[in-house]
Amino acid sequence: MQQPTVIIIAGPTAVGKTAAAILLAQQEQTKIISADSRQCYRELNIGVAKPSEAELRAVHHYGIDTHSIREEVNAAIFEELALQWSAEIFREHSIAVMVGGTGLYIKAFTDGLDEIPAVDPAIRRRLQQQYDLNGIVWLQEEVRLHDPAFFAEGERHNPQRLLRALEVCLSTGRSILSFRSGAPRHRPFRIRKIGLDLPKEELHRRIHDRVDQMIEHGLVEEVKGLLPYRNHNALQTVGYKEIFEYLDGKTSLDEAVANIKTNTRRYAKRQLTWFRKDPSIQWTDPDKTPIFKL
RNA sequence: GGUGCGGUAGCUCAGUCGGUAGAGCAAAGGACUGAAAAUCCUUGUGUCGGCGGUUCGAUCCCGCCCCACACCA
Repeated sequence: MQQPTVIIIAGPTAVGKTAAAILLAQQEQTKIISADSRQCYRELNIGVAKPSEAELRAVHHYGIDTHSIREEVNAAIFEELALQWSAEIFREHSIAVMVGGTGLYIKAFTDGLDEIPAVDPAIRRRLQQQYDLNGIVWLQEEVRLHDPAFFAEGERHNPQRLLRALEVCLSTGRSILSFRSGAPRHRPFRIRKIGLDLPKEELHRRIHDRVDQMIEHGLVEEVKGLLPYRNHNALQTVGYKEIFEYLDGKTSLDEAVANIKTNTRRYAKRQLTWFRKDPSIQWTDPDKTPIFKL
Protein backbone atom coordinates (compact mmCIF):
# COMPACT_ATOMS: atom_id res chain seq x y z
CA MET A 1 0.00 0.00 0.00
CA GLN A 2 1.33 3.43 -0.92
CA GLN A 3 2.10 5.97 1.76
CA PRO A 4 -1.11 7.43 3.18
CA THR A 5 -1.86 10.82 1.67
CA VAL A 6 -4.40 13.49 2.51
CA ILE A 7 -5.43 15.54 -0.49
CA ILE A 8 -6.78 18.86 0.68
CA ILE A 9 -9.07 20.92 -1.50
CA ALA A 10 -9.22 24.54 -0.40
CA GLY A 11 -10.47 27.80 -1.86
CA PRO A 12 -13.02 30.54 -1.47
CA THR A 13 -16.68 29.94 -0.80
CA ALA A 14 -18.87 29.04 -3.80
CA VAL A 15 -15.89 28.20 -6.00
CA GLY A 16 -17.00 24.58 -6.38
CA LYS A 17 -15.08 22.73 -3.69
CA THR A 18 -17.86 20.35 -2.70
CA ALA A 19 -18.39 18.99 -6.20
CA ALA A 20 -14.66 18.71 -6.85
CA ALA A 21 -14.09 16.81 -3.61
CA ILE A 22 -16.86 14.36 -4.35
CA LEU A 23 -15.49 13.76 -7.83
CA LEU A 24 -12.04 13.13 -6.41
CA ALA A 25 -13.28 10.89 -3.60
CA GLN A 26 -15.27 8.79 -6.03
CA GLN A 27 -12.33 8.55 -8.38
CA GLU A 28 -10.15 7.33 -5.51
CA GLN A 29 -12.94 5.35 -3.86
CA THR A 30 -12.36 7.00 -0.53
CA LYS A 31 -14.00 9.31 2.03
CA ILE A 32 -14.13 13.02 2.72
CA ILE A 33 -13.32 15.09 5.80
CA SER A 34 -15.05 18.47 5.87
CA ALA A 35 -12.88 21.31 7.15
CA ASP A 36 -15.65 23.82 7.55
CA SER A 37 -16.33 25.67 10.77
CA ARG A 38 -20.07 25.87 10.10
CA GLN A 39 -21.10 22.72 8.26
CA CYS A 40 -20.35 20.70 11.40
CA TYR A 41 -23.55 22.04 12.97
CA ARG A 42 -26.71 19.99 12.52
CA GLU A 43 -29.01 23.00 12.77
CA LEU A 44 -27.35 24.93 9.95
CA ASN A 45 -28.16 23.73 6.45
CA ILE A 46 -29.25 26.07 3.68
CA GLY A 47 -27.20 29.05 4.80
CA VAL A 48 -23.93 27.16 5.03
CA ALA A 49 -24.27 25.43 1.65
CA LYS A 50 -23.99 21.99 3.13
CA PRO A 51 -23.62 19.12 0.62
CA SER A 52 -26.98 17.74 -0.48
CA GLU A 53 -28.48 14.51 0.84
CA ALA A 54 -27.56 12.83 -2.43
CA GLU A 55 -23.97 14.05 -2.21
CA LEU A 56 -23.69 12.87 1.37
CA ARG A 57 -25.02 9.49 0.32
CA ALA A 58 -22.63 9.26 -2.63
CA VAL A 59 -19.51 9.71 -0.51
CA HIS A 60 -19.07 9.30 3.22
CA HIS A 61 -18.36 12.68 4.86
CA TYR A 62 -16.73 13.17 8.24
CA GLY A 63 -17.22 16.50 9.94
CA ILE A 64 -20.75 17.24 8.77
CA ASP A 65 -23.58 17.38 11.34
CA THR A 66 -21.25 16.30 14.12
CA HIS A 67 -22.30 18.98 16.61
CA SER A 68 -25.17 21.09 17.82
CA ILE A 69 -24.94 24.88 17.66
CA ARG A 70 -25.15 24.77 21.44
CA GLU A 71 -21.79 23.02 21.62
CA GLU A 72 -18.40 24.62 21.28
CA VAL A 73 -16.31 23.74 18.28
CA ASN A 74 -12.94 25.34 17.67
CA ALA A 75 -9.69 24.77 15.82
CA ALA A 76 -8.22 22.59 18.56
CA ILE A 77 -11.28 20.36 18.70
CA PHE A 78 -11.26 20.11 14.93
CA GLU A 79 -7.59 19.17 14.90
CA GLU A 80 -8.17 16.28 17.24
CA LEU A 81 -11.28 15.01 15.49
CA ALA A 82 -9.83 15.32 12.00
CA LEU A 83 -6.75 13.36 13.02
CA GLN A 84 -9.01 10.57 14.30
CA TRP A 85 -11.08 10.61 11.15
CA SER A 86 -8.05 10.49 8.88
CA ALA A 87 -6.63 7.56 10.86
CA GLU A 88 -9.95 5.81 10.43
CA ILE A 89 -9.92 6.38 6.67
CA PHE A 90 -6.35 5.17 6.37
CA ARG A 91 -7.28 1.82 7.86
CA GLU A 92 -8.96 1.00 4.57
CA HIS A 93 -7.72 3.57 2.07
CA SER A 94 -4.41 5.09 1.14
CA ILE A 95 -5.93 8.43 0.22
CA ALA A 96 -8.18 10.71 2.25
CA VAL A 97 -9.82 13.82 0.87
CA MET A 98 -10.21 16.92 3.01
CA VAL A 99 -12.28 19.80 1.72
CA GLY A 100 -13.19 23.13 3.25
CA GLY A 101 -12.79 26.84 3.39
CA THR A 102 -11.73 27.29 7.00
CA GLY A 103 -8.02 28.00 6.66
CA LEU A 104 -7.27 27.87 10.36
CA TYR A 105 -8.86 24.43 10.70
CA ILE A 106 -6.83 23.10 7.80
CA LYS A 107 -3.68 24.54 9.31
CA ALA A 108 -4.50 23.03 12.69
CA PHE A 109 -4.86 19.66 10.98
CA THR A 110 -1.71 19.84 8.84
CA ASP A 111 0.66 21.68 11.19
CA GLY A 112 -0.96 21.38 14.61
CA LEU A 113 -1.63 24.03 17.20
CA ASP A 114 0.76 24.58 20.06
CA GLU A 115 -0.46 22.91 23.18
CA ILE A 116 -2.00 25.33 25.61
CA PRO A 117 -3.78 24.01 28.69
CA ALA A 118 -7.55 24.27 28.57
CA VAL A 119 -8.91 27.45 30.07
CA ASP A 120 -11.45 27.27 32.87
CA PRO A 121 -14.79 28.24 31.29
CA ALA A 122 -15.58 30.31 34.36
CA ILE A 123 -12.57 32.52 33.68
CA ARG A 124 -13.59 32.96 30.08
CA ARG A 125 -17.14 33.86 31.02
CA ARG A 126 -16.01 36.33 33.65
CA LEU A 127 -13.62 38.09 31.27
CA GLN A 128 -16.26 38.32 28.58
CA GLN A 129 -18.72 39.87 31.02
CA GLN A 130 -16.16 42.36 32.27
CA TYR A 131 -15.24 43.28 28.72
CA ASP A 132 -18.89 43.78 27.76
CA LEU A 133 -19.25 46.01 30.77
CA ASN A 134 -15.99 47.95 30.72
CA GLY A 135 -14.98 48.01 27.08
CA ILE A 136 -11.77 47.83 25.12
CA VAL A 137 -9.78 50.32 27.19
CA TRP A 138 -10.26 48.20 30.27
CA LEU A 139 -9.27 45.09 28.31
CA GLN A 140 -6.12 46.73 26.96
CA GLU A 141 -5.14 47.82 30.44
CA GLU A 142 -5.62 44.29 31.83
CA VAL A 143 -3.49 42.78 29.07
CA ARG A 144 -0.82 45.44 29.50
CA LEU A 145 -0.70 44.60 33.21
CA HIS A 146 -0.81 40.81 33.03
CA ASP A 147 0.97 40.11 29.76
CA PRO A 148 3.08 43.11 28.74
CA ALA A 149 5.00 41.03 26.20
CA PHE A 150 1.83 40.17 24.30
CA PHE A 151 0.57 43.70 24.64
CA ALA A 152 3.75 44.97 23.02
CA GLU A 153 3.37 42.69 20.01
CA GLY A 154 -0.32 41.92 19.85
CA GLU A 155 -3.21 43.54 18.11
CA ARG A 156 -4.34 46.09 20.65
CA HIS A 157 -7.68 46.79 19.07
CA ASN A 158 -8.66 43.19 18.50
CA PRO A 159 -10.84 42.18 21.47
CA GLN A 160 -10.83 38.48 20.58
CA ARG A 161 -7.04 38.23 20.61
CA LEU A 162 -6.72 40.34 23.75
CA LEU A 163 -9.33 38.23 25.53
CA ARG A 164 -7.60 35.03 24.49
CA ALA A 165 -4.21 36.27 25.68
CA LEU A 166 -5.70 37.36 28.97
CA GLU A 167 -7.59 34.14 29.66
CA VAL A 168 -4.48 32.05 28.99
CA CYS A 169 -2.42 34.27 31.22
CA LEU A 170 -4.92 34.22 34.08
CA SER A 171 -5.47 30.48 33.93
CA THR A 172 -1.87 29.33 33.43
CA GLY A 173 0.11 32.18 34.94
CA ARG A 174 2.16 32.33 31.73
CA SER A 175 2.13 34.51 28.66
CA ILE A 176 0.39 33.00 25.66
CA LEU A 177 3.60 33.79 23.77
CA SER A 178 5.52 31.32 25.92
CA PHE A 179 3.44 28.46 24.52
CA ARG A 180 4.20 29.31 20.92
CA SER A 181 6.73 27.04 19.30
CA GLY A 182 5.83 27.72 15.70
CA ALA A 183 7.15 24.27 14.84
CA PRO A 184 4.84 22.23 12.59
CA ARG A 185 3.87 18.89 14.08
CA HIS A 186 4.87 15.69 12.34
CA ARG A 187 1.94 13.88 10.73
CA PRO A 188 1.89 10.19 9.80
CA PHE A 189 0.77 10.94 6.26
CA ARG A 190 1.71 12.99 3.25
CA ILE A 191 -0.21 16.13 2.46
CA ARG A 192 -1.10 17.58 -0.92
CA LYS A 193 -2.99 20.83 -1.17
CA ILE A 194 -5.05 21.87 -4.14
CA GLY A 195 -6.47 25.38 -4.31
CA LEU A 196 -9.51 26.15 -6.41
CA ASP A 197 -9.92 29.66 -7.75
CA LEU A 198 -11.77 31.54 -10.47
CA PRO A 199 -11.58 35.02 -11.97
CA LYS A 200 -13.11 37.43 -9.51
CA GLU A 201 -16.13 38.34 -11.64
CA GLU A 202 -17.01 34.68 -12.13
CA LEU A 203 -16.61 33.90 -8.43
CA HIS A 204 -18.85 36.84 -7.54
CA ARG A 205 -21.45 35.68 -10.04
CA ARG A 206 -21.52 32.26 -8.40
CA ILE A 207 -21.78 33.78 -4.94
CA HIS A 208 -24.73 35.92 -6.00
CA ASP A 209 -26.51 33.02 -7.69
CA ARG A 210 -26.02 30.82 -4.68
CA VAL A 211 -27.38 33.41 -2.27
CA ASP A 212 -30.48 33.80 -4.45
CA GLN A 213 -30.91 30.03 -4.39
CA MET A 214 -30.57 29.92 -0.62
CA ILE A 215 -33.45 32.36 -0.33
CA GLU A 216 -35.54 30.29 -2.77
CA HIS A 217 -34.80 27.16 -0.78
CA GLY A 218 -36.14 28.69 2.41
CA LEU A 219 -33.24 30.35 4.20
CA VAL A 220 -35.59 32.78 5.95
CA GLU A 221 -37.57 29.89 7.45
CA GLU A 222 -34.39 28.16 8.57
CA VAL A 223 -33.16 31.31 10.29
CA LYS A 224 -36.54 31.96 11.93
CA GLY A 225 -36.29 28.62 13.66
CA LEU A 226 -32.88 29.59 15.05
CA LEU A 227 -33.90 32.93 16.57
CA PRO A 228 -33.64 31.64 20.16
CA TYR A 229 -29.99 30.74 19.55
CA ARG A 230 -28.93 33.89 17.76
CA ASN A 231 -26.28 34.75 20.33
CA HIS A 232 -24.45 31.47 19.97
CA ASN A 233 -21.10 31.68 18.29
CA ALA A 234 -22.24 29.29 15.56
CA LEU A 235 -24.76 31.89 14.41
CA GLN A 236 -22.25 34.67 13.99
CA THR A 237 -22.36 33.60 10.39
CA VAL A 238 -22.87 35.23 7.02
CA GLY A 239 -26.37 34.46 5.81
CA TYR A 240 -27.79 34.25 9.32
CA LYS A 241 -26.76 37.59 10.83
CA GLU A 242 -28.34 39.48 7.93
CA ILE A 243 -31.63 37.56 8.09
CA PHE A 244 -31.84 38.20 11.83
CA GLU A 245 -31.67 41.91 11.04
CA TYR A 246 -34.48 41.48 8.54
CA LEU A 247 -36.56 39.58 11.09
CA ASP A 248 -35.90 42.40 13.55
CA GLY A 249 -37.36 44.81 11.01
CA LYS A 250 -34.05 46.64 10.67
CA THR A 251 -33.75 45.96 6.94
CA SER A 252 -35.98 44.88 4.09
CA LEU A 253 -35.57 41.40 2.68
CA ASP A 254 -33.94 42.86 -0.44
CA GLU A 255 -31.45 44.73 1.70
CA ALA A 256 -30.73 41.62 3.73
CA VAL A 257 -30.06 39.63 0.56
CA ALA A 258 -27.78 42.37 -0.77
CA ASN A 259 -25.93 42.39 2.57
CA ILE A 260 -25.46 38.62 2.45
CA LYS A 261 -23.95 38.94 -1.01
CA THR A 262 -21.60 41.71 0.06
CA ASN A 263 -20.51 39.89 3.20
CA THR A 264 -20.01 36.65 1.31
CA ARG A 265 -17.78 38.41 -1.24
CA ARG A 266 -15.75 39.83 1.62
CA TYR A 267 -15.54 36.45 3.28
CA ALA A 268 -14.30 34.92 0.03
CA LYS A 269 -11.62 37.58 -0.14
CA ARG A 270 -10.41 36.84 3.38
CA GLN A 271 -10.23 33.15 2.51
CA LEU A 272 -8.20 33.95 -0.59
CA THR A 273 -5.86 36.16 1.43
CA TRP A 274 -5.27 33.27 3.81
CA PHE A 275 -4.78 30.54 1.21
CA ARG A 276 -2.72 32.59 -1.22
CA LYS A 277 0.12 32.97 1.22
CA ASP A 278 0.47 29.19 1.54
CA PRO A 279 3.17 28.28 -1.00
CA SER A 280 2.39 24.57 -0.78
CA ILE A 281 -0.98 24.99 -2.49
CA GLN A 282 -1.20 24.03 -6.15
CA TRP A 283 -3.81 26.24 -7.76
CA THR A 284 -6.22 25.16 -10.43
CA ASP A 285 -9.46 26.16 -12.12
CA PRO A 286 -12.41 24.10 -10.83
CA ASP A 287 -13.92 24.03 -14.32
CA LYS A 288 -10.91 22.49 -16.02
CA THR A 289 -11.95 19.00 -17.01
CA PRO A 290 -9.40 16.71 -15.51
CA ILE A 291 -8.98 18.67 -12.33
CA PHE A 292 -6.95 15.95 -10.74
CA LYS A 293 -3.98 14.27 -12.32
CA LEU A 294 -2.65 12.38 -9.37
C1' G B 1 -47.13 77.12 -14.26
C1' G B 2 -45.76 79.13 -9.07
C1' U B 3 -43.23 78.50 -4.37
C1' G B 4 -39.86 75.84 -1.34
C1' C B 5 -35.76 72.40 -0.69
C1' G B 6 -31.87 69.93 -2.82
C1' G B 7 -27.93 68.33 -6.83
C1' U B 8 -20.43 67.35 -3.44
C1' A B 9 -16.56 60.12 -3.67
C1' G B 10 -19.75 53.90 -6.22
C1' C B 11 -23.95 54.99 -2.09
C1' U B 12 -25.81 58.15 2.22
C1' C B 13 -24.44 62.79 3.53
C1' A B 14 -21.15 66.80 6.09
C1' G B 15 -18.34 71.16 4.81
C1' U B 16 -15.90 75.49 2.85
C1' C B 17 -18.02 83.46 6.77
C1' G B 18 -14.56 82.95 -1.29
C1' G B 19 -7.92 80.30 -1.18
C1' U B 20 -10.02 73.54 -5.74
C1' A B 21 -12.92 69.39 0.06
C1' G B 22 -14.23 65.16 4.33
C1' A B 23 -17.02 61.14 7.36
C1' G B 24 -19.68 56.47 7.41
C1' C B 25 -20.64 52.48 4.22
C1' A B 26 -18.99 50.02 -0.19
C1' A B 27 -14.25 48.94 -2.78
C1' A B 28 -8.93 47.49 -2.85
C1' G B 29 -4.82 45.33 -0.08
C1' G B 30 -3.24 42.86 4.40
C1' A B 31 -2.94 40.24 9.33
C1' C B 32 -4.70 36.23 11.91
C1' U B 33 -2.37 29.37 16.98
C1' G B 34 -8.84 27.19 21.01
C1' A B 35 -14.78 32.67 18.35
C1' A B 36 -11.83 31.96 12.08
C1' A B 37 -18.41 32.46 7.71
C1' A B 38 -15.13 35.37 13.65
C1' U B 39 -11.95 39.48 14.79
C1' C B 40 -8.54 43.26 13.52
C1' C B 41 -5.17 46.72 10.46
C1' U B 42 -3.96 49.92 6.07
C1' U B 43 -5.42 52.84 1.62
C1' G B 44 -7.56 55.65 -2.46
C1' U B 45 -11.34 57.64 -4.86
C1' G B 46 -13.90 63.77 -6.90
C1' U B 47 -14.81 68.40 -14.04
C1' C B 48 -18.27 69.97 -5.67
C1' G B 49 -25.26 69.46 -11.88
C1' G B 50 -24.27 72.84 -16.65
C1' C B 51 -23.22 77.68 -18.82
C1' G B 52 -22.18 82.64 -17.86
C1' G B 53 -21.16 86.96 -14.30
C1' U B 54 -18.55 89.37 -10.05
C1' U B 55 -13.47 88.53 -8.09
C1' C B 56 -6.38 88.21 -8.01
C1' G B 57 -9.10 83.62 -7.06
C1' A B 58 -15.78 80.56 -7.18
C1' U B 59 -17.70 74.22 -5.17
C1' C B 60 -19.21 78.52 -1.92
C1' C B 61 -21.86 85.00 -3.94
C1' C B 62 -25.22 86.57 -8.39
C1' G B 63 -28.05 85.26 -13.07
C1' C B 64 -29.96 81.76 -16.44
C1' C B 65 -30.65 76.67 -17.56
C1' C B 66 -31.11 71.29 -16.53
C1' C B 67 -32.48 67.37 -13.02
C1' A B 68 -34.93 65.37 -8.38
C1' C B 69 -38.32 65.86 -4.39
C1' A B 70 -42.34 68.43 -1.64
C1' C B 71 -46.32 71.72 -1.48
C1' C B 72 -49.72 75.16 -4.02
C1' A B 73 -52.48 75.94 -8.52
